[in-house]
Amino acid sequence: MPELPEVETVRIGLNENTLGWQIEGGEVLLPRAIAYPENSEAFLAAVIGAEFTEWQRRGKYLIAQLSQGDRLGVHLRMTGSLLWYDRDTAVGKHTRVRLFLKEKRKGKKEKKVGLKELRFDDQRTFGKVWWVPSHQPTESIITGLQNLGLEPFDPEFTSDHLAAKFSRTGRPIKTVLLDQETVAGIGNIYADESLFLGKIHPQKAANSLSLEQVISLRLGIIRSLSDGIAKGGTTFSSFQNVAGLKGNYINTAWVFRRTGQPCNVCGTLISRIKLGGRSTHFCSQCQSL
DNA sequence: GGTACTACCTGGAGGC
DNA sequence: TGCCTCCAGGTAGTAC
Repeated sequence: MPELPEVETVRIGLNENTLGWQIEGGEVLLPRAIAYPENSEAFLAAVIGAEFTEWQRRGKYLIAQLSQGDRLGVHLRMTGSLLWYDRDTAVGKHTRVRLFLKEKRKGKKEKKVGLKELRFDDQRTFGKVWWVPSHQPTESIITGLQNLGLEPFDPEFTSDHLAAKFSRTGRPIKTVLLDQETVAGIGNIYADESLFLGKIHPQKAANSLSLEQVISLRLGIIRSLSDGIAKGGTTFSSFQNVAGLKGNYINTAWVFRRTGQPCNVCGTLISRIKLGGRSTHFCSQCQSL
């Protein structure tokens, strides 16, 4: 379940590995993984010849800047991975898109010095890949970017900003945190962890939070996401970084998937409820309603 | 406009 | 062992 820390971990790995590599071919094994253009052939025709110059992240979206001014967008959704392989690595059962790369070195003559492959694997096939032509804004193609909220590490992501967002809705705070228009990048794992760190019950109405609670929640969001990044993300079933390594955050999670286990702070058994159709984990003692 | 619900999808777990 | 059902969850679309 890649959320902001997992996507950021992937972004770092992609910037370490793919820059300066040129796409010389590819293969789309699952056409519906390509969100734009509409068919796989057009997608491959568009990206072949391009070179990766930088990978950026916006919320849970990865966006590659390509040498010709185009962009390549990727959303891993639930089970997607971008993996950096040697070209001769056997194709996996869940491989959806392959991009064949050659390394270019600058000099009098560019010469081929390596053959690698950037592979998009996705077990549940919810992930998407976009190609964005240079003359179009990224948001016009990747429409999910249009209404994204602030990044949690943005200087403008203040308690006042959050309080203003929360004041507009009486929905449960957990549901509001999962809404990408509130904060970009939070998913089910870090919503539960942030609420625990902020000592706020997930069912509490967003517009009923005091300013003190908003301040506490903001710090909880930043802390949980920072810890997640520091530990290379969370792994339950499928997340792995570009090198195929799993994250370690779950080993230190406060509440997520710890139903029935004692709270690390007070010893109360961790509870689990359904909220907005999602599993929600919390400590009934530490988190006040 | 705000909110709640559903579909999408696959593999693992559990029950029989 | 094999079959069936349920569950997991990010996002877009739909209904109210």
